[in-house]
Amino acid sequence: MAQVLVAPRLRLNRDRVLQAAVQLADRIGIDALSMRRLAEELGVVPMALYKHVANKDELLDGMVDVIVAEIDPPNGDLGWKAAVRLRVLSARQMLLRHPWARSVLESRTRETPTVLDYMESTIGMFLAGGFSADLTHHVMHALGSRMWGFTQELFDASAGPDRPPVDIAAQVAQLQAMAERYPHILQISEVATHDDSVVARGCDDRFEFEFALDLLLDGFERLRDAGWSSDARPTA
Amino acid sequence: MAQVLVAPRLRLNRDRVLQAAVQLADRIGIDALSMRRLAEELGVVPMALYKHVANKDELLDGMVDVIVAEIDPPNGDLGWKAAVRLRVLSARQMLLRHPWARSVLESRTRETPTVLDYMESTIGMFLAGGFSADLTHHVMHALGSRMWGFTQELFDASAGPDRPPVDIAAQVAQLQAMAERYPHILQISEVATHDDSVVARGCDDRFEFEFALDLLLDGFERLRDAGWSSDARPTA
DNA sequence: GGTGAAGGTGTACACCGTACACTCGGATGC
DNA sequence: GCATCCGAGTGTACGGTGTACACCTTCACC
Repeated sequence: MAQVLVAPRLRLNRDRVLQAAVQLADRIGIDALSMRRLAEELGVVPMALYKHVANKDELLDGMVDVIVAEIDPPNGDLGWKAAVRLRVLSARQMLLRHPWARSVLESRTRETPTVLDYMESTIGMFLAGGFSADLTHHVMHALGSRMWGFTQELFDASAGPDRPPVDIAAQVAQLQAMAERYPHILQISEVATHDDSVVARGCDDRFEFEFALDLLLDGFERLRDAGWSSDARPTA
Repeated sequence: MAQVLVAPRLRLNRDRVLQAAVQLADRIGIDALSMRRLAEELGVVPMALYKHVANKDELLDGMVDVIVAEIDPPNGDLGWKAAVRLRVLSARQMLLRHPWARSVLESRTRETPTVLDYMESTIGMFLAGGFSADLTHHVMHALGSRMWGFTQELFDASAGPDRPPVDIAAQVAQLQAMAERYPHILQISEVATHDDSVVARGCDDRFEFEFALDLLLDGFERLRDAGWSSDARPTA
């Protein structure tokens, strides 16, 4: 009956820590995520976290595991091409849910089981599709970070946490100035916004992503069907 | 005649700061590069740097400018394909000289003139090659970070600053353990090392890079020759 | 009911980026 | 020749970071 009125203070464990870290990063961004801030969120003193993760690096690795596990499992009913495509797009959806994930994924170098599982099953999709192990190897390299649902680009629209409100007048003046020095950049960015009156609307990210993905998938298929072999590789 | 014997203590300027920062990063790595450490290197107090760069972010932007300027200018005598290829491979050489550059390039979001110049001239190569502005736009996206001489991959061989010395016995045992859980990963990594007795020699980075690059360039060419247009794009 | 281990605490350290007020040397104007 | 001014370099300080280490508290089990 003398039930305490404060929160029952359930014990910490590794999973609670990781889940809280992911949610907190979703909310306040990865830069603001510090051990102290996370501890505060969990109503605990900073050093308490170190009973559950060895250090911040391991915390980040754990967070990667959490989000990689969110990627849909392969769909066995589809052909390799559709299956890979769907899976990669699922990874992309996960990345859109966790905007911080890209930079963390990029910075990681430790190969955790969850991550290896993801690679393992992706490789399996190519092998099942009739790709040689050799070609599959190169294909995985070619996919690169696209396998994780993103590609690195400078000036990505989602890079800045908050774009300043567009000042149309200033933007037009800036475009004018750019026209001389960067005519080509201007030319291709005009195309990107031809159907929209607002200047610099940005690209259709999903379209761009799928454009490159399909280009690669088609290329892979052509190589496979041509019986590609790396025997012709120049031994540098 | 009363020439001072200590170093003449030549004045700092923005360029000296940036050059020193690049060299220091080459030597001690980007993580160890702090304003304090850089100041020490220049024989100056930390705050002195702030007379020449606004903050650390601007320092990093300046460092990017320095290394991007190292990329070879386009060769006008070649066709678009060979010219783009050569240029991208030159960017890659620059990146190999500055191992820290990849992560810095990835983290930057500010578009400095030097960086814009590089993009401008790259875009120009496609336009000169008969690509429509529309297609060029998507092509630049598809190139992604490959334009900068790298692609993001997990477990890149160059990721760790110092791989621990290989313990062959432990490695074999680990492979044994992996064989059950990750047969596919094992399968494609065996291919990568078939001509080498040492386990886990790693991939031929240059080959992998060019494999994907050429796959894309060939794909671009096919699209151009087919008169590709994005009019068929599904309006989401 | 005692005990041992695991979980949570408190304090402390070294390092980081940088705000702010200062000193001092050298160019400029009279 | 002297005053002035300005900007490069200095010194101190603050609030933040990750985390080592010693401590205490709680709880399961014999």
